[in-house]
Amino acid sequence: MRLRLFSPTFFFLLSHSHLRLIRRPAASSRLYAVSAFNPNLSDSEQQPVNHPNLSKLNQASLQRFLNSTRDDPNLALSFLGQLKQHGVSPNVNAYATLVRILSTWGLDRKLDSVLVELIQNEERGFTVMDLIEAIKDEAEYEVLIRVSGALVKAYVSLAMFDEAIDVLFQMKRLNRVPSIKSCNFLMSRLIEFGKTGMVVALFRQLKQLGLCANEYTYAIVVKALCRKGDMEGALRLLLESPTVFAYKTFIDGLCANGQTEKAVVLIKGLIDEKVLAGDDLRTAYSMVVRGFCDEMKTEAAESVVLEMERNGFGPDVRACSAIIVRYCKDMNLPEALGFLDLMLGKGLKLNCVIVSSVLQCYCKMDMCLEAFEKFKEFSGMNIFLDRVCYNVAFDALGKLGRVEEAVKLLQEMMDKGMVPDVINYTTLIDGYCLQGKVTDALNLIDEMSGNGISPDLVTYNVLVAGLARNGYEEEAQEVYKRMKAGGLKPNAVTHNVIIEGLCFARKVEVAEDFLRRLEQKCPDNYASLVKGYCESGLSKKAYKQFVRLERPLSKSSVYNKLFFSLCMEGYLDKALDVLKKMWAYRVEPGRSMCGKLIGALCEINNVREAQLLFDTMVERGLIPDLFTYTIMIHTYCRLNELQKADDLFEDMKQRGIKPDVVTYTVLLNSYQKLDPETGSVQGEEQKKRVSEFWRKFTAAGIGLDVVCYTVLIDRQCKINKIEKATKLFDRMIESGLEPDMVAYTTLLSGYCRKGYIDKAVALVTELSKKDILLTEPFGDLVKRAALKLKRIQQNQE
DNA sequence: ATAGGGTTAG
Repeated sequence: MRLRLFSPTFFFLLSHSHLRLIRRPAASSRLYAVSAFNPNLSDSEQQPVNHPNLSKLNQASLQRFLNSTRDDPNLALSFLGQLKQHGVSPNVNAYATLVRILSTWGLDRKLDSVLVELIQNEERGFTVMDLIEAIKDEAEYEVLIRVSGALVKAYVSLAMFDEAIDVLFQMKRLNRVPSIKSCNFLMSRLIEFGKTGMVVALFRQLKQLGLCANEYTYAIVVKALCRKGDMEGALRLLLESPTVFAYKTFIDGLCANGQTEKAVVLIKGLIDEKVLAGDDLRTAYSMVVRGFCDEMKTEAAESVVLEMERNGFGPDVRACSAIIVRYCKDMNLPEALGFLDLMLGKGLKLNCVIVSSVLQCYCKMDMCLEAFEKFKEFSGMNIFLDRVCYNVAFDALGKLGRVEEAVKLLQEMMDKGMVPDVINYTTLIDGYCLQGKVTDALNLIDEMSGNGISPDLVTYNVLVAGLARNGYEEEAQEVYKRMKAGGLKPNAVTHNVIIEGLCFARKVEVAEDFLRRLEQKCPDNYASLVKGYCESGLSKKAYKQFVRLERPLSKSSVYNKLFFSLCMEGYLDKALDVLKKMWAYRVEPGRSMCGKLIGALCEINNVREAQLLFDTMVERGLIPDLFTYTIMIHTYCRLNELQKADDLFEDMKQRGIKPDVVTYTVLLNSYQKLDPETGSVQGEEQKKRVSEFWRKFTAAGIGLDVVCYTVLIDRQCKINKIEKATKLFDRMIESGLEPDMVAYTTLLSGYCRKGYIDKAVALVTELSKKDILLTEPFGDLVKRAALKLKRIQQNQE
């Protein structure tokens, strides 16, 4: 294709010779431009007084020139471009000519972009209908239909649906029938925008417009009905025009509406009737796979893949992607990778959707380093990685505190010809904010705007959160104002991140003030304040705010935050109150919360309150877990209420909760304690219990750990069986366990107490040889033991 | 013109 540019000389001639077009500085040119070329506008005061016929003359010559480009549409186009560069705006007839030329030449995409630009230019000085009228008079039927179709498309691409529909009805007014193609296009986009009702309404009016629905139209309307959830209506329409296309749309609709099982039945029937086969069948199958994945029925999805295999289909990318994406969303990385591996073995080709999902799964599981490593691995594998994959890598690097590398990666991405989008920039801005580099974040905002991408609501939320969190309160307020001024309406998230961010930066009063002044407050904002208080160590204040609300918190995660903050700061009564309020509000607190509080109560030996909560849990159907049982048992043991400990132990076994090494250690330790009064072994009954525990313990096949060995060694030392103690210690080392400080101390003090000086010395020597492994406290221990030894030896002398 | 993935609100 040839693109001829007009030299500045051309325009110079145009403006200063007989045509007398006026060149103006671009800044002040707009109004002038219209009036100079549009004879319909009577704004004579803007025209030079001594050239009354200028506009007419100009228009005519322009027209003449455009007409002469009839055989060269590119020439016509670049003429238009040059005109605009010189601040000249052509009138309706000029546009009509241009549009006619492009349309007769079939340059649809060029036509589209000219029309889009025209629609967006609010100072064009004529209406779009004027254009149609101007074309109607001269162009043949075909061209008008084509132009109207292009107009519909242009409006649709600008999401101006009412105007697009208006074009269709204007055609009816002109007794022309618009193309069904453009109508289908309009309908498809309407669906994308969720305007399914408009699709159905338009479909009913097709006949009025003189249009005849084709098979695509039916499929599209079936889709619209499915989206609306009107499966019966969709089915009725489908049966009016049962094409393979429409069937596939309907099948997809069933899958999207949680009726995948029905889709499976339908497919079976269609196979029998030989309607579905080959690639169509493959498509239908993968839709079903996706449906099952959405319904969280991964096994069913996998079995469909197997059925596809039986029918001779190799591993389908879409189907396999859907399954892997499902596993990744569930953060089930092993299954995701396992399935991926299996399918790769069967010939599946990796694609960027699978890659990005797997990478994101790593990120979500807090394995950002692995995510980035994997990204690099995939980069070297000759698979196309798109900007979504890159984005996950940006995110991972940002969370690792390595934004600079992410920015370099952005350059690499652009070098490969990809254009970054809002999300890419937003991710990087977030990365900068996470590192507190707000200046860089702000610079990036400028850079993206310079590249023609305007920050969206999420971008602003990220930025404003970063500013607030890092203590830049004024800048945060400034950006907040700027986004409002720019026509972006802040949402609840915006307010929440500001409130939480300011609290995080310990600017609690500023946050309170911000919330107070907020015009549109929502319950969410108060939940954020509660969270913010917790964040800055003000759990009592958070609690007060929560009580003052007198209603459930809108964000359930805040309960956790509030509750655990209260526990951490020791306000157990308030924590308990939060639990009770949760029950009152019918928000299930869950096992971990109750367990946490029981643990905290036990720690301060308030076993009575702990038991009450324990009972409440059970009453409400929450079975305490192994941890909670063990903590309770331990506490009862410590308080010497062995019977209660024993009861709990039986109770947990009855519930099918298997005691572990910790539980047994706790029990053994307390049952084998010596009588504090006499210093001798306690009664026969207890001895029996000890051996009983020991028998069950070993029978359960639970491996002993260092703590458990230590307890046993301690016991042997106390009842004077030093050989047995030594043997236990050796056995512990043989079984591959590394004795810790407590284990050494226990044995050592046993030796010392009972006067086995030689053994003690040997042990200390052994210990000192291990000096590499000795940490500070360990060293102290050796020193203390040596001192103790010395004292004992001195005493003996 | 029939189907997937990514950013904030830890």
